[in-house]
Amino acid sequence: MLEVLRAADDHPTAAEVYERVRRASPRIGSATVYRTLALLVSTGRALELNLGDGAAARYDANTRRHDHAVCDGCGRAVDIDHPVPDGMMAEIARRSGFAITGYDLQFRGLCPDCQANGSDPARTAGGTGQQ
Amino acid sequence: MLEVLRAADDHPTAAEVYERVRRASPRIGSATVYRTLALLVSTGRALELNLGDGAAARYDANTRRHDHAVCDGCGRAVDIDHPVPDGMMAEIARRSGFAITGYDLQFRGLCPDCQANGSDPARTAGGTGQQ
DNA sequence: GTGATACTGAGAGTCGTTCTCAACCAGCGG
DNA sequence: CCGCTGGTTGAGAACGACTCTCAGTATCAC
Ligand SMILES: [Mn+2]
Ligand SMILES: [Mn+2]
Ligand SMILES: [Zn+2]
Ligand SMILES: [Zn+2]
Repeated sequence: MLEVLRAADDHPTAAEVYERVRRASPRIGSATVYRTLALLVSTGRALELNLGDGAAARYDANTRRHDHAVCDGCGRAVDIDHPVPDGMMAEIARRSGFAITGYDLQFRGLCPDCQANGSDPARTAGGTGQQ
Repeated sequence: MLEVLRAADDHPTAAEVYERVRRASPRIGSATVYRTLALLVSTGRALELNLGDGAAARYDANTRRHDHAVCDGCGRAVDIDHPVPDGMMAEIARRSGFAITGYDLQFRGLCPDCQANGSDPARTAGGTGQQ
């Protein structure tokens, strides 16, 4: 299960993880996948990502803190490594009175592929519009 | 409906909007609330917020671009007005190859109330843990 | 009034996720 | 070996947040 996640370069949803794990262990049930993903997340071996569209959570074996750019065309999410400066966090904390422990940041736009393929391509082509 | 949203200083979910609208128009159905919220969002008169927990979408009559700090204790979301510098956006665009059109940013932490009330207070006290 | 048109609320359906529970499996003492 | 016990599992039910469908109703044009 962790292997599947580590082998994934995309950011699979639970359903996609299920599908992939099933290739190795066809008898597994989705409840187990959800349970195991929750365990991996709670023990810090994976991240659960909510990419701000209302869509299903994604899972990420890359537990370094990092952000994502999400394609509005095809749903692809790529890693962005560019931390917000600490000074900004401190400033926010000061102005809001919150004790800030972290942040979630995702950029939206079109990935190179979707820029190339005109207006609404990947969402209508191929699959579900989410990868 | 827009009035209800404009009067709200919190960031209500569709269910909360429904509940409030119902006080003035008890015969309204939730389908109409969802339909109307979608209309307000698509015509730019309200924002739909996905605050990165897996929870229900929030709605916001404040359509200026702004971010939020979300309390891990009680779920409260307060406005943060502190734009990410354009230079950073450009840098991300350059490095990722994405055509970046915007971003979603939310800070997480504890609001002043929840800091005051010890460890796990507001989530167990009072209501549902979401406001 | 009468008919076309748009809007509404109730309820069914969908999707992602969690819960429940009986079957199963490991380890362990006998 | 063998029955017991406690943890895991998978199937399916349940759940929450939406979205869809459809018949009923309000609105307007004549
Ligand atoms: Mn990632
Ligand atoms: Mn706001
Ligand atoms: Zn794309
Ligand atoms: Zn709080």
